[in-house]
Amino acid sequence: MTENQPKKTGKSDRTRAKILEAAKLLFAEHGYEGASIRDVAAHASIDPAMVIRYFRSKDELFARAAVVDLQLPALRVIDRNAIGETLIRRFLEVWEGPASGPGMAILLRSATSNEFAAEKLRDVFGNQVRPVIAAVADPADAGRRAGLVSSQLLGLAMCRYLLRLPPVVALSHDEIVQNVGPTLQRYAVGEDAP
Amino acid sequence: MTENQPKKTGKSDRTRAKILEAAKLLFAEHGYEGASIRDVAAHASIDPAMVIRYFRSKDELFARAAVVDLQLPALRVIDRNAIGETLIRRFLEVWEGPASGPGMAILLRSATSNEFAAEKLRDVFGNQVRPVIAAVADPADAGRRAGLVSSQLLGLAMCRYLLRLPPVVALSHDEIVQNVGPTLQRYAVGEDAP
DNA sequence: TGCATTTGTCAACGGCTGTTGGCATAAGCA
DNA sequence: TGCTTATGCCAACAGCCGTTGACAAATGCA
Repeated sequence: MTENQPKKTGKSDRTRAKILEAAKLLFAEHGYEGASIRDVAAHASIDPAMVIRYFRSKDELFARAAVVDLQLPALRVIDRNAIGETLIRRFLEVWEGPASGPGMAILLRSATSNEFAAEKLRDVFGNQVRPVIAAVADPADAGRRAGLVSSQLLGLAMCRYLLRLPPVVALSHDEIVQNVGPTLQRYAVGEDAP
Repeated sequence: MTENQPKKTGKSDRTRAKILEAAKLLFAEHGYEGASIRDVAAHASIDPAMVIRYFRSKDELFARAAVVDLQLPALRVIDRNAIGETLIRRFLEVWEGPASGPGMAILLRSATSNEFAAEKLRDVFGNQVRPVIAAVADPADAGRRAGLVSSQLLGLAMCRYLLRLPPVVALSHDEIVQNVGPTLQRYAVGEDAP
């Protein structure tokens, strides 16, 4: 028997999920270093040792919690003039909608002081954002354009959800769409800079 | 004698400065939690206890290191069409020029997981960014506009200097000015959204 | 020269961290 | 019913953390 992990009966699956849910919550709120295994265990009403038994280490727990699937729409099939609006609406869905988990918050919260989180966030950019832009813009420019789009979106997320800058928190969805949408439109498919 | 701190002879001033310089470097690189007092002491070639003697605690050391003075120009006196360009050029100066210290990097690196740093960053917004915008836009809108400007600038800083997203690192100053300048121009003084 | 103050080193405290191994239950199967 | 396995708690380890106090060397002033 090479497996050290618990078998997958109904019980163990439930506690495993309970631990993961608590971990996502605390990682999203306090970041990697700020959320201790003991905190996670307390929130899951369980012993700290169990956290290690179910996930082999804190790093592995973090890796399981910080899963991001942006599910960006295929921009090629939508109205070319609505690309910016589509992106910003999807952004709001990812950060405020119930379907997407707190994966992005977890990554962004920790990426400034944890190299693994930073690398994973760069992966999200390279594997999920950039390809979508490359499908509607000159592939040679896709990196630059996707980088600009990301800078605006990550900055908005920083100000609104992590830093909680009051005027940015106060923005309505419509205001965000009307102000940031055109920016993303220009970054994604606007006229080239010389 | 109510003072517990060392007197200000030439010697003590030099070590005090040495400690502060090491602290700025490490806080900017690794954030508040990631930079320990022992690390700072080692970088300053000094005993950890001295760090506490010169600055009374790690919190106070951080407060002294995370000092930010953006020195934003008075936008009222410049060409109204060049506001966006002026802002983004000043941004590059603050982050890459030799004059401004690493204060912004220190704050941004720690603001995601340290409430004191977050509060101080919000203060920079309220006391330095917002008033400058309020001088050239409808004061009732200044908060919203300054918030949008900050979202783009903090996001750019995140991607370029902290996360080091390759395509954003590769951008030349001219490319940044030409792409981000118009965004800031519109956020700062562009036509109102309905 | 003698003394008081400053500058610095060393060792240690208490607390928190991730992680481990041992031991008690509880559950499932023969 | 008995036995194996899974699930869980407890105590402890080693390591790092910020911080403290005692003591040594250096410095400056009389």
